[in-house]
Amino acid sequence: MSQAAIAQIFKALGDPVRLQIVQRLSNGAALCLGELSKDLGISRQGARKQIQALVSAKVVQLHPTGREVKVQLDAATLAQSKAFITALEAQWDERLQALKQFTEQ
Amino acid sequence: MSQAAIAQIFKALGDPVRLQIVQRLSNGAALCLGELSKDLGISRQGARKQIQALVSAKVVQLHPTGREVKVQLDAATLAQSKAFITALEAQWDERLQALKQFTEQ
DNA sequence: CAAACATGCAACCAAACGGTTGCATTTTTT
DNA sequence: AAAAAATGCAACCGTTTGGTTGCATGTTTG
Repeated sequence: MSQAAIAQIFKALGDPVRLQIVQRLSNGAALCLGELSKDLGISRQGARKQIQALVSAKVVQLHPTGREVKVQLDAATLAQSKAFITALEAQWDERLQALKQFTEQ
Repeated sequence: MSQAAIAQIFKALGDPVRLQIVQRLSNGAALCLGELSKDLGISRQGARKQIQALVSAKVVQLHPTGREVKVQLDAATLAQSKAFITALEAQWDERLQALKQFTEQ
């Protein structure tokens, strides 16, 4: 996992509209583009652009079926972003631990 | 934790330069602005802007001491972003579980 | 076949972003 | 007191972003 790829995932999650889309997808079944575009306060094409950003970051996958396109969360990508933060925290804790040992000497 | 605040955290992490800064801070002790600005491939003032973005998102805290300013990771904010992803995954898994039960009937 | 539906494509626009340069200010060091 | 170090502030600039509108295309449904 390159630094750039991780950054792209976070960037994709770093917008209220896209975050709402992701949350809605985690709540229930895979939704098609039209359904997902509702209640976001922006136009269908506007929503489509945001969804495309999620696709580019692989946060979400598209599955065209007939005249509609289903949108599905990519659990693996979410897991990677979580793993990144976990790794940061691990280094952080390690350092705090070392600092504690040093001050206790 | 508002949706907007979470989005701001992810947005702050969604840039290669800022991600590198965060990583460097997790590796070792708190660094001052000047040190942090080195080896990023951009000017000091450019780096300063990126650090300010991290401050606004509360990913990082500033501690002025004399003529220099120390930069420190905010572990609590990182924990919140991780918690958000964990919650997403939980809902996701719950749904998969429900789906499995349904198909097994 | 015609109407309705779900989507795609492209041009356009204001605002935000990522970066620069130049200069002023405060704190150390010598 | 003078030089050096660390930072702040502000203007500027090209590119990206987040959104719009208008219209074309493929797919169901009646």
